Amino acid sequence: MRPLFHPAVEDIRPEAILHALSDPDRAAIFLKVAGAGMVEACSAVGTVGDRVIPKSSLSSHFKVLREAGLIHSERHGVEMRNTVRCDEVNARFPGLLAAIMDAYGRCGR
Amino acid sequence: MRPLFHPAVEDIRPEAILHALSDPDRAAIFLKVAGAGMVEACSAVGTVGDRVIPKSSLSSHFKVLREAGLIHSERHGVEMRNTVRCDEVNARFPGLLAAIMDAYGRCGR
DNA sequence: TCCCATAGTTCGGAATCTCGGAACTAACGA
DNA sequence: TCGTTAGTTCCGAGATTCCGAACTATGGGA
Repeated sequence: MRPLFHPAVEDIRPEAILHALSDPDRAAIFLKVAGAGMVEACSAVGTVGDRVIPKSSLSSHFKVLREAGLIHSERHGVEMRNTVRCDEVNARFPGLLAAIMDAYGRCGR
Repeated sequence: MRPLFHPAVEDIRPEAILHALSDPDRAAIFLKVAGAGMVEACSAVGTVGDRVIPKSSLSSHFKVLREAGLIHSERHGVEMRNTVRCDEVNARFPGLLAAIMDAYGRCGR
């Protein structure tokens, strides 16, 4: 289990953020983590809508979000604590996250 | 050559926009069309940075942008006139396009 | 009218990405 | 030490992407 990679703020790329959030499941996961302030990955997220997300898929979704610079993951005992990096992302790309989440918010959900 | 498909404003989906613009080449193309107000596809775009984009790739990039609802394409004689649909997209997802293009702008480009 | 040139689309195959089940690893508790 | 829980890695099947080659549509001569 190799150590988790987190990009530095200045290495966060717009295309990585857009790609990460262009998947509605990942956007929903990101929203859950943001809403909870801090969430344990698999156990707490587990489903999106009424669909169960297999944990291998969940794991890779978290990886994409992490490597895009959107969340920070830290192992705490047996579980993973995930926190959003909104402040850092907002500092680098002001208004981007808000606009994206607002767009998803307007569109059904 | 089947007729070009353009989604109605209310059918434009955030994930499609994010996916379309998560490719830096496509974002650059969109920016060129937006900057020119109206641009002929292949002949006018042709390259991104110093790389030449093959016309089959260009064609599919335009298709992705079009089907995401970001541009409108209309055949005019032998060439294609492309216009951005910023007003419509802005009406549906206020601030989204501006935030995305601003993010790319801050990041080298 | 026929042919050519130009602008774009479609086709097809190789390379890359994605999904998810199965097996594996890490950390804790009894 | 063994079992349980949480998450990662591996890998095969299917979906996407890329780009050259072939094709189609339109307009302009001769």
